[in-house]
Amino acid sequence: MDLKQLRYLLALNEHRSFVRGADAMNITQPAFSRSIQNLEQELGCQLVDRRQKELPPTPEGQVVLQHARLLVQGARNLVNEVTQLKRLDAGELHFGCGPAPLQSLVPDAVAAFSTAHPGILVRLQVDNWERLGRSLIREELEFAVADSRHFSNDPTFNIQPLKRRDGVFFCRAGHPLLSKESLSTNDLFAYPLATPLLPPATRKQLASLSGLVDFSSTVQCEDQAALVRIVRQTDMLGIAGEEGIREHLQQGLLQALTFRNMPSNLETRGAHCAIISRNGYRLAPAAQEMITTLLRIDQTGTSPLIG
DNA sequence: GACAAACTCGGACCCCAGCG
DNA sequence: CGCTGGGGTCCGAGTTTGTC
Repeated sequence: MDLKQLRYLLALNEHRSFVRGADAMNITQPAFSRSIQNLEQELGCQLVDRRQKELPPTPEGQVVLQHARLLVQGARNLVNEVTQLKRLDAGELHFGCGPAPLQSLVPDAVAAFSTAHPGILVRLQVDNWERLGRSLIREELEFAVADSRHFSNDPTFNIQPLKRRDGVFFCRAGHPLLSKESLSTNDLFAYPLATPLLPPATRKQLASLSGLVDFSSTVQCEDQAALVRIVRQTDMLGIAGEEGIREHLQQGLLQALTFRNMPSNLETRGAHCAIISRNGYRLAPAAQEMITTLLRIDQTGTSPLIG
């Protein structure tokens, strides 16, 4: 058994066709087919159900696929790590981030990292926390920058907190609320809210402020750019990280809102960003360097390129 | 039902690295 | 240098599927 056979099996599983799998591996279909057969012969069992058009993996095939993913990824990591031990000028870095840190911290860090190490291919997976967690466990990502509250009770993960980033309430320019001299939380609840998915604790706080049993935003959207567009065209009030809407505030397209009786401990999205990695797993040199860059930018608040 | 297209598989053959 | 084995290509046969 060798890694090539396992790569072919993964390609077959992905493309569900011997022809397309062979194409993806840049070999002819008979060679591809024979390689799968050899693997089956070596393991003494069928790995693919050829009677079905979809070519699903057999139960044995599923087990082999599970190990194949880890072995192929492990081999890739090994090459990466050895290459990067010599010098940080080759190999790949795979990491992930949630929507909130994507607003400025992560792009700034990637820009600084890629300028310093142009030979390293950076692959960034932007996803929700569940999928990021799964990718971390499968060793597809070195680390992720995400909301730590989703990972804090899981011993699988190591959490390195980043600076607190409080969210702000905002509205469009010319919003009726802007004509008032002072705003209270009653004004906040007079308009629908557009927010990212709010943590239960925040919803609870908003519910108690509004006097409702449960609080739910009118629009929930993880894409901050979309959220801003929605707020700019309506009388809705939005919540977002200040960094993400800074340009709109500077251009006068959006206005930040302060409510005089708003509790100072209201937890808004983005406040608990952290670097999440696997416990007991040594990071590749490129990953360590990217984390150092992230922490540096997080502390100074500006990108070395810009600031 | 006939036909064409797509797919999988096996046989024949070639190339190349490793070994004695 | 010749043998051997692994992995590749080319070609054709058999099967399945979709279309008319």
